[in-house]
Amino acid sequence: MTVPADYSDTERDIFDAALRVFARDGQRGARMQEIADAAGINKAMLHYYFRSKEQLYEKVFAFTMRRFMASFGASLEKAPTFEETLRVFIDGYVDFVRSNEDAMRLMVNENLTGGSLLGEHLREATEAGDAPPAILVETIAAAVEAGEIRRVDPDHTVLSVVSTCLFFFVARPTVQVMHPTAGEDWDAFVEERKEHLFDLIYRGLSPE
Amino acid sequence: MTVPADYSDTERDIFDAALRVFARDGQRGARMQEIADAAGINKAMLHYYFRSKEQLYEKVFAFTMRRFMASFGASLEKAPTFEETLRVFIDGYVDFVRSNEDAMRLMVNENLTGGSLLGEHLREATEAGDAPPAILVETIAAAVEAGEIRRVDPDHTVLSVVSTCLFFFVARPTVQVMHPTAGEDWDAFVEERKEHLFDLIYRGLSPE
DNA sequence: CGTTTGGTTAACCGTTTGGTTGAACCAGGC
DNA sequence: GCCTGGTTCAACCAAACGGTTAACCAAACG
Repeated sequence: MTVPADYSDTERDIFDAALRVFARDGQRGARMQEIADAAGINKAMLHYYFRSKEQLYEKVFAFTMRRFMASFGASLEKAPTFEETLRVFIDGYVDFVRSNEDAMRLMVNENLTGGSLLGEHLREATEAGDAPPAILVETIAAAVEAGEIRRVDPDHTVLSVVSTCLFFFVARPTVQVMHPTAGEDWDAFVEERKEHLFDLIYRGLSPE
Repeated sequence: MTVPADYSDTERDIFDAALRVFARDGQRGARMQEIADAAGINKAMLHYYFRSKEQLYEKVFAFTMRRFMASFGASLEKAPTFEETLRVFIDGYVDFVRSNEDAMRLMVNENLTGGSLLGEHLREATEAGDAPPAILVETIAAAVEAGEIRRVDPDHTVLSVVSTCLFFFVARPTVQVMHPTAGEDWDAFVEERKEHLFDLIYRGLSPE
């Protein structure tokens, strides 16, 4: 499901390869020849299916962003307690990012270059009520009202949760050099991190 | 101090412009002509002073990374209590990143592209004891021993602090679309965020 | 069996890119 | 006045780039 469902095999190959290359090098840095090589096809096929580099990027970006936004909803299960809800969210969200690192890198790259595409797509997703962070915000606001957690600003809190779940993937090369476990067994490190993050955030939110 | 001290005026202009462009577009995406335009000089000057795109990037990256690492030490003042130490660190570190966004974007960009340069420079800085995150790690380890905070893993904790202080700058365009305050008055948002982060993390670390 | 069709390719085209060159410029010393 | 060393620039170059073309091929179709 990293690629639109109605795509042919070749289109899938192109899409996958384009995501990989765009994620690493950005829209400007990416080279059509490299995408073609990564997809194992002739360069002309890229233009046959997607016309131009710009259109290929926009297709990849739009689909990836929709999937990335939807992951908020997919990771959030309404559990009986906020404690359990938070634990499940961190677990699910980190797992999603782990198996979609390129998607995350693409989003970050777009942010670094100014993110002109971000605005419209974000608004579109928000209006569609698709699955923006809004649901997490509401969950936290509800937990505040219920007295399960302190009177925190829900927006800031969501941003903090997302930051901690995402950033160590963004800076993965640095983390792997500095943290021995991360360099040797990344998956084990990710699991360690889930626990650490839940402890830190849940305690950080607990009532006074 | 965003540029080596022994540089001429032209070299400074080039260096500043190169940092800006490399930070936005990465090593591959950046165009020499654009750097020249941004520096207000002829393209030939770039090669006169730095020989090639690669050498220009390496110079900019090496200096920026050293400065970025040093900011850990600069932000960390040994206060009487861990509470105060953490507060001052968050305040200082966030301020540093705010006034060095391009430096941060360059570091992130290098991570996204694999970060082959990161390894050596990180090791070099670590061996020189220059000012790697190690001092923050030790500060937290000491606070654990002193019973000021819970028995947390210092490495994970530092990574969490850095994540929360950095990520909202990385994703600034997204944050500004989603969070009203951030879009209207970024500086006010940053100050809000400092308080939120200190509260969240300090309480998250407090003894049981 | 001829032909149409969707997919595929190598070769090609004009433009942009990183990098070079040689001449001009502009101090300061003689 | 005229060197001289460092600096600046327009013009230039080969390679790499995004994109196009015409020919090719196998399966589908009448």
